[in-house]
Amino acid sequence: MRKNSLIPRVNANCATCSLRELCLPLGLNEHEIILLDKLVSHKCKIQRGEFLHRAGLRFQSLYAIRRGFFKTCILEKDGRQQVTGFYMTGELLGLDAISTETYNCDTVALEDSEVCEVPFAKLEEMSRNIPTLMHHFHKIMSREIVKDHGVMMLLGSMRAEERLAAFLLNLSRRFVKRGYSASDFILRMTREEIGSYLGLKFETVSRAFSRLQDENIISVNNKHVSIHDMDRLRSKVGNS
Amino acid sequence: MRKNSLIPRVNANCATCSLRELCLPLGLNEHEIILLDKLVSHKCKIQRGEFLHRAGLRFQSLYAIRRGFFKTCILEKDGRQQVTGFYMTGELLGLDAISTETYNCDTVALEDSEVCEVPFAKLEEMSRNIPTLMHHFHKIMSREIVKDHGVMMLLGSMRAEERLAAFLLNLSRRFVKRGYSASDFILRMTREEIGSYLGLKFETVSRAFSRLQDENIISVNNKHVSIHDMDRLRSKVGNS
DNA sequence: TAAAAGCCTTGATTCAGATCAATTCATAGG
DNA sequence: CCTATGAATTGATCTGAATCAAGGCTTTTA
Repeated sequence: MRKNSLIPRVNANCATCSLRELCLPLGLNEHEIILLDKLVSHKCKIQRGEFLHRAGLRFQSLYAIRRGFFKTCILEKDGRQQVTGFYMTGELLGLDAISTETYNCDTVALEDSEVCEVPFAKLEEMSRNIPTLMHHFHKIMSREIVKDHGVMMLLGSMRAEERLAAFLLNLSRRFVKRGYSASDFILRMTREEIGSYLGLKFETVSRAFSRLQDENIISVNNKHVSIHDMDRLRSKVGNS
Repeated sequence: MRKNSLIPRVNANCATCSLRELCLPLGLNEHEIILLDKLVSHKCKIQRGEFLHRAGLRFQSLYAIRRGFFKTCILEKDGRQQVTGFYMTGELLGLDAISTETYNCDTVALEDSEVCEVPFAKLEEMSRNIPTLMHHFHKIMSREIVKDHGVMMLLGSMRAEERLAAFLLNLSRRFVKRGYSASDFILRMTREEIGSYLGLKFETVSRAFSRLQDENIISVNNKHVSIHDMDRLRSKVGNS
């Protein structure tokens, strides 16, 4: 977290958090959750457009998203920017920073958000005594790797429309897990950010949206997306 | 590891292994290394072209590469294949399998190789008592994530020649770490496998090689690559 | 040692997506 | 509330990489 302590903090509380089955505490018993609660002592609010942290800052903590939506991106020296991920509630930010002890990417809130700070050294210390916690943490890291391999597949071998279809299906699945509609949601990111993530220019993203709409598979109204035909959307992926 | 036990096994020995500073034991003291040795009790040889494991097999162990070279790839249902990584000595295979408890990718030896089996449950157990080991393992996983983000950047925003240049520089760096020449090496993979990894067709890879050669930056003779002008090769990356 | 199979290179052509450009639409700020 | 700024759409054109095709080289194996 930035030194700038204008960012408000309040107590976190895993035991009563509705996200606990999506988040770090998965599988812990009552007693263990109380221990974890001591570790995750601070929540902090990040306004839309603000940085949780910038690349280069020294790594201390992971952040679990309690509310809101983030993007992470890396910046090449020549100015090119690549969005490396979009993160929603219950997901962990900062896993890439463990290796270098420095955050490797800029992390920006795409809507008003709130994160729980997880001091990493303490997490490691605690996980020595809570094998379930350790194991689940390993699964979370491994899942990140699997996710990235999926994106590599997408970037390496899919065409524009396929990429967008895969992207929408991925968002949909994650919304469902959180109790939201599978077929009706608001995009938090711009066409340009989607394009960066999918390896496309924003005009191409826009055209791909329009084409899916013309085929009556989805409808798009600016940031509002409705999926009308989930099966045909699915068949767009991996059929080319 | 496959049940098929024709694959020969011999005792491993981290304490005397020349790769130990690249591999899992990094930072451990003499006593701790001896403990780790008990855990990593089996080595096993894999001939060129053979699978270490296939996607779908139940996950039990990570594998540290003692000798040789591997590729990992995932297969889409429509038959498309994507190479997700190339791995050399001292690197860990199987990190992606922790999340699903099933190997997610096919892992194939690209030359005669030897791996050390690391039973994962035992590694977790042991790392409870050896904080250095736990921390280093976390760094290794995190490094994998950072590496994947780099590949996403490459796939998302670089052009063919840039991608190949970045790829060669990456190989070069890894060879140096292992005591080999930075500028002179043998590729273990085909043009098609390079292409799959870089999101290009093999003809494009071949042309990119030829162009770098025409510019006297490298010379290529089939699988043998010599880098003549490291600076110009570097300037190919991130200058477009 | 020859034949076969796979791998690599290079040329010609095509095409998906990038780029350039013009408008419209939405949101934020004065 | 209106204006300004950024976001999105859509069209026209261009281009880098894919595709199609042919031939040479290497490695394997019979």
